[in-house]
Amino acid sequence: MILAVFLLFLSTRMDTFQLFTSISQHISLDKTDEAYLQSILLPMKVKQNEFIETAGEVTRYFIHVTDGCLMTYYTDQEANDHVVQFSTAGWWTGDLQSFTSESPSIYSTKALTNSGVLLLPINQMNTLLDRYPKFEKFFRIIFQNSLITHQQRIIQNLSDPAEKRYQNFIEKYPTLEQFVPQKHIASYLGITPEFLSKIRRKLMDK
Amino acid sequence: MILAVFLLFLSTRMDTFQLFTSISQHISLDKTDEAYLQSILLPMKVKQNEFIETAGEVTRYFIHVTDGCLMTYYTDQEANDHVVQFSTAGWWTGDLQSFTSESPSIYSTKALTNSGVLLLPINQMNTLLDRYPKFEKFFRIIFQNSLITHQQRIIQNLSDPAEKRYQNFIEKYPTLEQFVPQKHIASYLGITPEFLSKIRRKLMDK
DNA sequence: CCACTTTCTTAATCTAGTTCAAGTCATTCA
DNA sequence: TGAATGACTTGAACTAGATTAAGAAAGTGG
Repeated sequence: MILAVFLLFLSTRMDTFQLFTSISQHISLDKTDEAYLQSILLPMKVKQNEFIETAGEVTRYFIHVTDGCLMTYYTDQEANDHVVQFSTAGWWTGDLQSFTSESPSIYSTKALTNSGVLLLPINQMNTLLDRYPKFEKFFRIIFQNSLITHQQRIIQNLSDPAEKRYQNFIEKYPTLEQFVPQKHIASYLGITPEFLSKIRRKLMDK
Repeated sequence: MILAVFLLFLSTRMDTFQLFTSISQHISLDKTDEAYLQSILLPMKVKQNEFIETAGEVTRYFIHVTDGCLMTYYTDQEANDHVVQFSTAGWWTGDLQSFTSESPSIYSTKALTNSGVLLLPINQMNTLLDRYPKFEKFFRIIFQNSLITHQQRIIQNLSDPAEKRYQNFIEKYPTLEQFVPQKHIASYLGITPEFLSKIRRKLMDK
């Protein structure tokens, strides 16, 4: 029994270890901060193709990926999926719109591989920010960096042709191509799977 | 002389009044906070077509628009401009990438009309955040909201055809069309001015 | 007030990327 | 084992939007 408790403790510690390390790069964390964070984060294993959030429902969590890969996407009226983001270990994801306005989310988030996540329930996130203001800084930095990335993606979508966008993608996320279905990458790039297939062929031939 | 000093004071107070009001919607500001902010913000008038920041140089300011309209844009290798953002009264703009990494900016920001701005020098912004941590919360919220907008724009660029994107634009920014040249709107939408012209014609005929 | 430059439009031609349809592999699962 | 399902490819026909070029309209400045 004691052993079981110890193992449980060890296992949740391991889940959060990476996260604490990454947070420490931006703000200083003492044991109290860590303990509190530990107490509100829900570690979870998700199997391939399982959903964490579903379009139509109000977002419940801000999600931190510890292991594996998630995909957040939007499904339009014609039932076409559009990938908003791939999230691998160390990334945060979640629908800030739904989060802020408590309105139903237009995005779904599911696991592309068996994955591990830490879920931060949104009300807990709010109290975290109130009680431990240093996390304001942390999330300010997270959002600021994310904003930079989003701006770059907009610019690239406007100025680069699909082939260049694809080359850019594999350069920026070299590991993703190995386990993410091409149709999702096509969606992220804003093209059809057929056209991505042609681009790949063309680049192979070179 | 006394009158002149008084008028100057009044004028800078007026510049910052709107800003203080908008900040107060997110965090509580006391007189000390306001005085400090007042002391680091540089009020400026910019004439139409004047630049505030220029691509190739490290960003010096985080910019708050009090009046008029700015445009932040990227110029690609083929010398095509791509509009990142239009900023009207109440908006913030600036290149966070250059800002964070102190690398040359790839964006330029210029005035589309005679405008008024408050410039927050980047080193002052850093000390502001250190000395008055409540501003971490303020900018966390600003960036969070901006992120939502950017995500929506990405999704729309991926899923909507140009005509719908244009309709969406005039719905979201109804006043802009009256004084922003169409070529810039076309650029923002990711199409050529010629094609925007056709879309407008088509919608007129309806 | 007239020259000059910029903005907007129109039309013809062209192309990057889509759609549709069919076929090839793998994988799954009864 | 073999039928079914999903992922990827290939090719032909098609279209949203780009390019080029030219003219009309409207600012802008001297």
